[in-house]
Amino acid sequence: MRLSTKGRYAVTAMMDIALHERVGPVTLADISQCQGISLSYLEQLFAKLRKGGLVEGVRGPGGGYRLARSADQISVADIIQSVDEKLDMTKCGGKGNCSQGEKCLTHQLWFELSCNLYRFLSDIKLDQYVNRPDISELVKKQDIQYGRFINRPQAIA
Amino acid sequence: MRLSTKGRYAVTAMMDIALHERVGPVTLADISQCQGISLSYLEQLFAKLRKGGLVEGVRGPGGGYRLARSADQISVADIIQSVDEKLDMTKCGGKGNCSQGEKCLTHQLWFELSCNLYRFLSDIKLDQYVNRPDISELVKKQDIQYGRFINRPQAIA
DNA sequence: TAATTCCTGACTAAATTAGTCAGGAATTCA
DNA sequence: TGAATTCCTGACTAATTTAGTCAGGAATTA
Repeated sequence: MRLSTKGRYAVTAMMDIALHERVGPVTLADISQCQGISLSYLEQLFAKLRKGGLVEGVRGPGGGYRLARSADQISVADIIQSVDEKLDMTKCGGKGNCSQGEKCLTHQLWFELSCNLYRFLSDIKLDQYVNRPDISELVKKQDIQYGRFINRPQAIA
Repeated sequence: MRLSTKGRYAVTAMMDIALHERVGPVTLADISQCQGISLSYLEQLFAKLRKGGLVEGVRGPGGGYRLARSADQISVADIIQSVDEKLDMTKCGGKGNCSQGEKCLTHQLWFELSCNLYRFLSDIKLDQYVNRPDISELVKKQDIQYGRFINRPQAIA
């Protein structure tokens, strides 16, 4: 499993969408501005997230991206896996042929580490953060600061 | 926290040393050959592991590297931290000034993730693998295959 | 029709990872 | 003493990944 800033970008963007789920689709332009990620880079990441079945794109004015399934069904592991490709940390991809057809010395270690890490990251679902009052507070502040959703009635209700 | 192949190299090398602790110091040349890591790259990594206080170098013939403290006191987290520098996954380095002086939306998530991940990786100590029969079996095989330690009496005993 | 937004692919730049090279310093052992 | 061994250092290059740019097309709304 690779755990890098790329995955962080993806999770950050997904969080932003999850936190505005009831407002409607969120544009990449908004995410780009508020979270400080380049628009074109986001487009690359979202191509993968879409292929991974985590988000749906909605074209045209008022469009954007929304979650393809509910926030309690999307884990951090899902997101990182979608953009980073591999989840496995073994050299051999879990096949056990890392050292001349046999398992290498550290095969066991990486295999177990991968399993545990995966289990751990899949337990963290997006909705865990969406439902926290301290986070909701923060979103509201930021939305006002950036003047987001001022033309969407749902945002006020 | 960055979790990449660099850290895997380092942990693999450290495992090799831990598994031969009672034989004596292990040379980087041996590790390079058996684990398939370039010698010069290993030298770079071990410069950091030494600075991190995880290994001690022994110069001259019969020298090599040995653990600076016992295997049950060295965790995977220690090793990865030594070569990868950072352990923290927040953008701001834990300071909470990620978004114009305030915490960004995902600060909490990364902070908690970092804490949990660190706790998890520090629970895995080298000796957990050293004391496993299936691993010991593997080492023996590999050592014979590569003709390691044939000139060291301790290796036979 | 015009504006908005996703969507795609090709390209470039920066950073990190991986590996190379040349040589010096400490130690062992003959 | 001297030769072999091994750590140790720093500068350099190559490959890969990450990040960002650019140009344009497709679907949708109004």
